[in-house]
Amino acid sequence: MAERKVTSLDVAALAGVSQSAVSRVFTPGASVSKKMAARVRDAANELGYRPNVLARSLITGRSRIIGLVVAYLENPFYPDALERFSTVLQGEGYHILVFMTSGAGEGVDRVIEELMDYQVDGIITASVGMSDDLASRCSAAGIPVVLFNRGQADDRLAQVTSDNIRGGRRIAEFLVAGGHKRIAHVAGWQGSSTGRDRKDGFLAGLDAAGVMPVSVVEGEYSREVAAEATRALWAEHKPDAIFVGNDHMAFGVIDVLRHELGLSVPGDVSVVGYDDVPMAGWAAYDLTTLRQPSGQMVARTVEMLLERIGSPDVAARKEMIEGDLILRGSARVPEGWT
Amino acid sequence: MAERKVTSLDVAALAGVSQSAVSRVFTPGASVSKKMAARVRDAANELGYRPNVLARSLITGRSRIIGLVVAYLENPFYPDALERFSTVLQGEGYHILVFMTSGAGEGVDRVIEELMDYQVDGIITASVGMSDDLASRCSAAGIPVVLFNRGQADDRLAQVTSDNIRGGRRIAEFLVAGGHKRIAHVAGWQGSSTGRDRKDGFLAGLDAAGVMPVSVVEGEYSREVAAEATRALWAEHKPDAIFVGNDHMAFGVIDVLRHELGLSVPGDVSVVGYDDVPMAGWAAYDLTTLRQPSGQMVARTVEMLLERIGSPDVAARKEMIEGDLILRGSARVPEGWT
DNA sequence: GAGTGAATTGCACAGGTATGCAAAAAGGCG
DNA sequence: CGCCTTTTTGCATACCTGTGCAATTCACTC
Repeated sequence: MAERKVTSLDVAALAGVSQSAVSRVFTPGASVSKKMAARVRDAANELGYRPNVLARSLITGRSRIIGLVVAYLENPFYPDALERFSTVLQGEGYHILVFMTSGAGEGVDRVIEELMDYQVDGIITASVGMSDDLASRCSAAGIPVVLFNRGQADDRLAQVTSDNIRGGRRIAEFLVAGGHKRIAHVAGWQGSSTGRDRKDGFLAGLDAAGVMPVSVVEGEYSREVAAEATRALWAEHKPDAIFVGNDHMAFGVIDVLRHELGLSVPGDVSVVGYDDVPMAGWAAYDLTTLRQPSGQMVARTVEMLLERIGSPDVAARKEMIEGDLILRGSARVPEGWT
Repeated sequence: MAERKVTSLDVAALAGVSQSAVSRVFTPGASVSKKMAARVRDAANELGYRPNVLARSLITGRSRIIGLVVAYLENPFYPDALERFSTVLQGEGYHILVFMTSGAGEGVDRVIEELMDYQVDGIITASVGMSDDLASRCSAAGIPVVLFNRGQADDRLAQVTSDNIRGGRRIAEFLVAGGHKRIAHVAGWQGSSTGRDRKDGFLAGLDAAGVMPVSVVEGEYSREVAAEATRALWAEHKPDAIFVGNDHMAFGVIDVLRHELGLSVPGDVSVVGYDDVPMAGWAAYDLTTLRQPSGQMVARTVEMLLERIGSPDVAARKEMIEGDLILRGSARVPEGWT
């Protein structure tokens, strides 16, 4: 029942040529005559032969596999990015081996070791960091790593983020210009660079305008935690504007404000998010938010990764992509705001 | 700069034993003495050795890679399933190679051929079918395939779905019992079994109650198409209830009804979806919907796949998982409905 | 047709691991 | 200690392909 796998030797035998000839026909840029190519292709088609990528990578040293580590797909920003990564990389002849890691720290390192067992050509981590020890092991093994939407000081790690500090600052300016007096922040996870940078930028922006926030609480990038924080926030401070650390939490915040507390957004409270996930444009939320241009971020990440796969001595770069504030209906727009 | 990869031979040399000994230490169930194991492990740790999965799979014939083909991640049902798949399979020592295929037909086959080049141990297709020709090639190559959330007549293909016909029928009964008189259906893509089955079950249920639908239109599982269909539907038929082929479209339908047409859901129109994605429970939509128990479906899919990887002669089964109607606030609930 | 250079082909080996088989070591028993 | 059984170890090979090298063929020119 279980048929034997058809190998290049079988094709060679049928076509009456050597195995190397078959290999060359399937290796772009190798030296083969038209006649030979035709004969081999005919034989290959007849037998249904396709080169074994694993055996090939054993000898070339490249697997054409990219490892992608991602913590959670609940926030729609990441499925969106995953879909883009997969499409772009497929176009370049690479494929994605996905590793989920619940939680940060410990688990991430174990998962990346498993990844290296597969001889991946490169690693992309979405919203996760890694230990210094592991970073140096990757670098020693010649496996380039790019952090997507996450910053880390280590020089061996490349990274692509948006300018989160500037984004946070811009949102502060926007809310202040809108005449809000009681401004609060439901921050992203403070264990992440994005969460810290957005908060720092936001507070710096408020400070520059001489405004003190009424409250800053942690939302941990979790919808539930953010929702709970919102209840407490309202009970205690009655803010008239909330900057939420990402869209995913912002939806939870809006739901609590509208449907539990019976408030109007933006009538009673303005809400601003961060990311501009597709859902932010849906009428139910119509969320004003700072866009992270995920298409550009993905494209740049892949470029950097492939460049370093091609020439391993290229230094790891850290890049920021600029994003705009997208004005929608969840926050009062200052008059004359451009 | 680029250090040489450390192999089992290096470890063997350092430990003063043969390469086969090293191999046996890293092969569960092989015959090794405690002393030998200890010496080898010490040497391996010192050099940072880990077995090369690709070389291993070349000889064992198993790659411990599962190919996952998925059409689009926009519908949150699929990221959710992907996350579950990855977690469950990681627990079993497998990993997922992801392939996106935009659109159906042509592209799917090409993608699955690429997948087979990686010598995957099994294939899961989420919301995608495949050609008969390719199905027989997979079966000939001994690669088990399980269709997730998609049915196809082919006997060589296993599949896991929910009981979509029964689900559709149940929704019909629910809407009729609710006293709705002008019932419409925005159907899922009719090229898919789920789209057809839900529609057929729904129409059969209406028919059994002696009710004619005022309109049945195609939504193609696209938010935009469904939204457009809703505008036309309202203009022409003014339905008082709409069954939408999945939750993802239902959100678009509700947005149009509420925010473009100024209608009340469920006051003017009841809306029922299908899937029960996490978002369906969010207050903004609070969607009544038929749950597809994705945890169970994923678990069953993996079980079937692993079983067939273990013993290739097991016949492909077709399974249905039952799901409940989840009552929420987007549709009028009949009095005394259980 | 001989001679030249270029293009094509085959040979042999390498890449890192698992495993059957035979040899060696260890253990048990009288 | 000698014999036999069981366990452990090493040797050699196979898995499937890509590629350097040498041999062969081809295409031209004089």
